[in-house]
Amino acid sequence: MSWTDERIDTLKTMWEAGQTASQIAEALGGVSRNAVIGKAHRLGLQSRPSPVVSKEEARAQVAAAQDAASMTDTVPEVAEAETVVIAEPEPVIAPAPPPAPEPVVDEDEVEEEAEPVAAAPAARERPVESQQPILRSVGPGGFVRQSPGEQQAPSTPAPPRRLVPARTAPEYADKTSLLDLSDKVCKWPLGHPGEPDFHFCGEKVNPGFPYCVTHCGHAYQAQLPRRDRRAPPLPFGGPRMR
DNA sequence: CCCTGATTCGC
DNA sequence: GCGAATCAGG
Repeated sequence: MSWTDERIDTLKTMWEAGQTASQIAEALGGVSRNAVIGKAHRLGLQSRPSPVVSKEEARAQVAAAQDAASMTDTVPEVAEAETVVIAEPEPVIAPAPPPAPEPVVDEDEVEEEAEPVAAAPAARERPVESQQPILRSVGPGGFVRQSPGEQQAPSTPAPPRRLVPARTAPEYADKTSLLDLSDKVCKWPLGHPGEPDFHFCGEKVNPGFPYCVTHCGHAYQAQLPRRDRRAPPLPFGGPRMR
């Protein structure tokens, strides 16, 4: 198999979509993941976070992270490992976790729990569990405020969604709004934040879960072994034909 | 062991 | 340019 324009385009698209080299190789057929990686590099596709980080790079990254923590107005570039001059390993002054302000709403898992709705392929890879309870307050648009100690340089642009007043308009008064959430009602979001009719399911919860029985069925699904998983449909409808 | 991406180097 | 072999971390 050779690298035709179509195959290169598929490689680019899938690589940029975050598919692993193995997945790309399987999708293309006739090539190994090594071939995919090699080609990706030759194409100049920027490296995605590799599980392999050399000791030097790790130190550089730690330093960069420290910079990011203290200087929130600059975005540190990941420097070349060869040329980087490692800054003095200044002692990490761990900011004491500041007491979270009194939550406006006794609800701290709305945002995280809402994620499974967006069925992006990256999301399916992530286990539902990995979250630690952090006390946060909820802002007027339903966004979760960061405590000062958690602040970090944003790695991705903020979602381009309009903020909307938490107090919804009267015509949606019967819908379950952010302020109506409690441990007793299903927190499954319907629609998207910022849309005028955004609301929550509001059904009686499946006891012990944040969702009703129906939405628990959506939120919690058995993870199939990787081998048995069908290649996820590409979010962009497959390789672009040009 | 499995997986991952990066790199090297003979072809 | 290509990709198997190898490396190294999770």
